[in-house]
Amino acid sequence: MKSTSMGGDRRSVVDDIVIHLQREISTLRLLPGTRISESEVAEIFGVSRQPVRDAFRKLESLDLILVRPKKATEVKKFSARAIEKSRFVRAAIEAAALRNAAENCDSAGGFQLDACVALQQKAFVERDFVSFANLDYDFHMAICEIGRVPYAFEVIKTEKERVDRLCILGLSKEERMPQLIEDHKDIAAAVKAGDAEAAVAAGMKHLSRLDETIAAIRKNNAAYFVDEANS
Amino acid sequence: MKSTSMGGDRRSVVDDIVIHLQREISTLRLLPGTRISESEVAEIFGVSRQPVRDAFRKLESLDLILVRPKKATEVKKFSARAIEKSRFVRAAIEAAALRNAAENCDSAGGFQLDACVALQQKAFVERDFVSFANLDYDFHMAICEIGRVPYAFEVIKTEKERVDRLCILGLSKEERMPQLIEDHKDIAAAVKAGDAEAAVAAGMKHLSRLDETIAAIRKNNAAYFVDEANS
DNA sequence: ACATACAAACTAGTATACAAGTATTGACAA
DNA sequence: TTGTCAATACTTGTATACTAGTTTGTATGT
Repeated sequence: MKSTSMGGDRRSVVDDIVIHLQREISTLRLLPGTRISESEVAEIFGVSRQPVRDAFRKLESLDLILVRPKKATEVKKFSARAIEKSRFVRAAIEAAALRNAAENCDSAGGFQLDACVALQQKAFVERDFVSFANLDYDFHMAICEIGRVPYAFEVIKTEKERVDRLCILGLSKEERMPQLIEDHKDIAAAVKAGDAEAAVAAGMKHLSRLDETIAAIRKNNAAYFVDEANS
Repeated sequence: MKSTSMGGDRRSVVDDIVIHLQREISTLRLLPGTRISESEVAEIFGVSRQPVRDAFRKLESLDLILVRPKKATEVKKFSARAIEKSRFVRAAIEAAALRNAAENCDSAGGFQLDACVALQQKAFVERDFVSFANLDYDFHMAICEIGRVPYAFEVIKTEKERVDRLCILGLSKEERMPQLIEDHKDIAAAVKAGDAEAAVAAGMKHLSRLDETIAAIRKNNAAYFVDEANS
């Protein structure tokens, strides 16, 4: 059978399931709180429950699902504490990366940053929002590469993906994009100038844009958040 | 059967296995590169392979083992890149936590820090090295609590545990302890004084003590490190 | 109508059996 | 002695069957 997505022979069945569910959850096609069962997924993929089980364990470690033994498994809801933590971690890592970037930026690095900003501007005027989102990742990756701390991007990517899932619930994303581009320009300028403190300040300002967006989302989507009483 | 460690009814079999292996690996009783098989562990615990499999997935997500499909599973070796990343992450988080701590430290916080240092001094003179190690965690946890960023300690704990496993291979740990205590005193003083920059500087100096230790360990224990050529 | 209890239908956890790939070892030939 | 190849003994991956706990719905008694 193998109804869906049997791509290369390289990827195992478990990987297929993980990637598929990861995408469904990250894009909010599977909403927080949605219950999913091993048998259900197993049947969809035409496999037994064991590979699904392994996939669930992986998704659990990625903080995308919550397994309640003998009861049910559900898509993880958002939590204010997790969001706070994620924001703190990302701010700390981003600040350190920016410092390194400002201290190590050469002409090639400057060109790389300018290219990212230009491409993002282009994507915006062409209303290519998918590319716009991807280029956002590229910009922050470029910062990490310039700072000679490529591993920093791994952390940033993880945390950014979390908040991106959350931000799908937000409105008027399009209106905020010019501001984001301006932020990137400021960051790039400071990094190219070798001004670490200015780069960090610009980076922190950039991150703070999300705060009110997230606060609004939380108010309007309480059903997708865990009760902060117990957890 | 259930030969070993069937403690409370609360913990599941999987948790038992995870905790057990985690301890064995963290303390280096299971050396990096040691091969362990699902069947082997299953027999030891008197259970089938499935719970062991689940436990392996968990340990894999904790970066403690490496599962090579159809080949073998082994205790994860150290890698220079992973160590670099861990150091970077911890430095970034610790710096941010220290800044927050310096800005939020009240008299209660100051007392807490002093108590940590005093207890650690006591543990040292009493040659109670287990307590000494635990109190090291307590000190950094206190910093995070004072800074109102308790989640920061979760990251620090994770990264510290990684490097602690590595540092078991090091020599003359006892001789370094007075220096660590002095470092903690400096950090505590800066935090209590509300001097964020001084606190960060002291914290970074504290972290840098590990660098030469780790370099020496790497030279003397190449067998426990992955070949940096491929990975 | 309502409450309680019991039974049926979920859920994930575990055990066993088999499949598929890899490494090792030994025999055999050059 | 050395190289090649095949059989064998591993490894993890997958499928099926069964266990145990939870929820839910329904029937029954008040």
